[in-house]
Amino acid sequence: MSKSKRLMELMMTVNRKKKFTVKELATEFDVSTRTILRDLQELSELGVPLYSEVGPHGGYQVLNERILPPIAFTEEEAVAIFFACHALRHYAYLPFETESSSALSKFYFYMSGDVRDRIDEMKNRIDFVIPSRQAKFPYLSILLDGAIRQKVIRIEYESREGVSTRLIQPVGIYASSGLWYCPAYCFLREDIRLFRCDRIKFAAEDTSGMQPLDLRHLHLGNREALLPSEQEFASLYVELTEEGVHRCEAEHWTATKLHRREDGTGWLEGRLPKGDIPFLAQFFIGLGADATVQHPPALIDDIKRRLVEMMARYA
Amino acid sequence: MSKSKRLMELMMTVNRKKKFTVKELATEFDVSTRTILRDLQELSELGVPLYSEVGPHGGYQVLNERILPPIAFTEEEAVAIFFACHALRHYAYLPFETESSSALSKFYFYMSGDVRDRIDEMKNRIDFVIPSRQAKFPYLSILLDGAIRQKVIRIEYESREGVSTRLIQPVGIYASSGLWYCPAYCFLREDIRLFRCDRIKFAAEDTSGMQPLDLRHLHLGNREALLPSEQEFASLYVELTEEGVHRCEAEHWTATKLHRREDGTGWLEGRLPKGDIPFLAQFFIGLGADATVQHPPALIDDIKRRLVEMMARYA
DNA sequence: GTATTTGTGACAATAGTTGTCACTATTATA
DNA sequence: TATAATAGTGACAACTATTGTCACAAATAC
Repeated sequence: MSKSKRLMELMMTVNRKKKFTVKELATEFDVSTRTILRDLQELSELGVPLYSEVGPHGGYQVLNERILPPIAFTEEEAVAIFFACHALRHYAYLPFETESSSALSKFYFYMSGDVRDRIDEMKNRIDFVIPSRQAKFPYLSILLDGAIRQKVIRIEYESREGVSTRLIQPVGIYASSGLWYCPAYCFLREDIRLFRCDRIKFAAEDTSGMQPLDLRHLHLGNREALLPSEQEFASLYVELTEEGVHRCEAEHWTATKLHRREDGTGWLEGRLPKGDIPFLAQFFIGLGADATVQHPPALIDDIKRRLVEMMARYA
Repeated sequence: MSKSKRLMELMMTVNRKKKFTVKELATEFDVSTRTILRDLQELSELGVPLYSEVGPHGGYQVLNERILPPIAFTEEEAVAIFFACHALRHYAYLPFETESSSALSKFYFYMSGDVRDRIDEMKNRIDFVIPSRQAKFPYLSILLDGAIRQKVIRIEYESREGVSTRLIQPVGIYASSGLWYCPAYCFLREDIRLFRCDRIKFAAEDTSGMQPLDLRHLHLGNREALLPSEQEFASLYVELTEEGVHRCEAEHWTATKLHRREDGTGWLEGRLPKGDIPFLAQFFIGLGADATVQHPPALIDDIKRRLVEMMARYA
C-alpha cells in the first residue's frame, strides 16, 4: 500500500472512530507506531482536527467535526444540495443547534469554481419559498430529542382556553408552510394530540418521574395512525372546485379522503371524528364557494349557525 | 512539498479546471511531466474520474462530476444538510436534471458511522413537509434556463379562458406550498405576470426572433417590485380576538399591520390594495368569530355578499 | 510507584520517487 | 501527406523519503 493510499484510508478510519490509540491503528494498518505518529502528524497538517490525550485511557480523538471525504458529485447534484440548504434560510427556528448557513458556506467555498459560478447565476432565479412567520419556536430541539429518546417533556401550552401545563411524549416534529407541529402523546388527555410549536410557551424534560410509554412504533411516517381511535365518527362528503382541490391538497388531514376528477374538480369522502365538526365547519367556511358540504347534517347545521352569526355581526 | 500534499493540491487543481495539459500542470507544480503523468495515474487509482484526449487541443478533463474535497462539518451541520436534501423528495418535479436522491445517497454513504446513526435515529422524527401535488411541472428547467440566460420562451398557457400561446421572458421560478410559479415578462400583456407552472402546457425556446429585454435588474429577491404599482389603496381596520391574533401572526402579509394589546387581543390596521379585497374577504370569513372588519366598507360589503351566497347554498 | 498512553529525536536500511531519455501513438490542421 | 501538439510507456541512475528500532521524555489514572 502506497503512503498516499494509507493516508486516505487513515483519514476515513479516524473519521469513523470516536476514539482510538496509536497502537490500535498500527496493528490495523500493519505499520509501526512510529509511522502512525508521523501519519497523524501529517493528517493534522492537512487540516484534520485531531487532538490527543496522554495517559491511561488516553488516545486520539477527532474534534466534534466529522470530515466528509472527497466525493464526486455531478454539477446537478451539487446545485440541488446547495439550493435545498439555501431554502433553510427561510426558517428562523430549526431544531439543529447551529446555523445552517455555516454548513452552506463550507459547501459553497470548497466547490469548484465553475459550479460556484453556476450557483451564482441561479441564486436569484430559483427559490423554494417558505412563508416567513412571526411565530417563535424556541423549543424544537428539546421536542426532537424527546421524540428520538422517548422522553417525557413538561410543556406549557397556550390554547383557546388559556395556558395549561401538560406532560407529553413527542412522536416527532415537522414543519409545514413555515409552521412547526409536534404530534405527541398527551398524558392529560391520555391520547395522541397535535401541538403547534409556537403555542408551546415552555418545554423542559420532566423531572416528576412520569414513566415514558414505549412509542417506538409510532413515527411521522405513520402519523395518520396517530389519530384517536375511540371516537364517534360521521361520514363526510364535500364537493370541491378545482381551486378547492388545490387548497385541500395542502392540508395533511385530507390525504386519504381527497378524490379527483379528470376535469380537476373533486370531492372529499370519508369518516370524520364528530369532535372535529367545529374545526371543519370553520375550515369549509374558509374555502367559501370552493367547497360544498353535503354530509353530515350536523356539519351543515354548524356551518349555517356560524354564517348567521357572522351576518349578524356585519349587519 | 511532500508528495501527499502535492497530490491533495493536484486533486483540487484538476477539480477546478475544466481542461488542462500535462505540460501546464508540470509548470504549475514545478515537477517534470513524467511525474505529473504518474501523479495523475495515482489520482485515477484514488478514484478521481479523469479522462484524456490525445492530439492537438487534447489534454485531460475531469468527467462531469466535480470532486468535493475533504470538508469538516460539525455533526449538526451534516444533519442540517441531510434533512434539507431529504425534503426535496416531496417534489416530483425539480429543475435540476437529476435525481436529488442520488446526491443524498452519496452524502449519506460517505458520512461517518456515528453521524449516520444519528441521522437514522432522526429520520422518522423530523420532516419538512411539503404538500404532495398531483400537478405536473415538466418545463421547469427550460424556464430556469430562460431566466438565467435572458431568453424568450414560447409557452402554451392554460388560464380560465382557455389555452393561449404567449411569448414570455422568465425572471425566475420558485416553489411555494408544493406548487411552482414563474414570474415573467409577458410580451402579450407587455407587463410582468405571474404564471403557475402546472398551467404551462408547453414551453420551448422561441425561434421567431423576438428580441429579449434586458431584465437583469429583476430577480426573485425583488419580486415584490414585480407587482403592479399603479393601484388604488384603501385603509383597513379589523378587530381581532386573541385567537385571531395568533392566526394572523401566521400570515406573512400581516407583518406590518398587526398590533397587539396587553390582554392578547389586537387589531389589523394599514393600507390594502383594492384588488386584494376578494382575497381578504374570504380570509376574514375563514377567521370566523375571531375577526371583525370595521373598515373599508367595500370589504364588509364583499364579506356580506359571500355570506349571503353561502347561506343560499346551504339552505 | 506503576502502567498506559502520547511524544521526540536519531539513524541505518530500505523503498519510493524523480527527471532524463528514447521511443510510441493519436489527432487536428495546413 | 507532413507537421505539430498532445498523451503515453519503459528503463535507469541518482536522489529523496520513509520505515522500524531504539532510547528516552512527558502526562495521567489508579
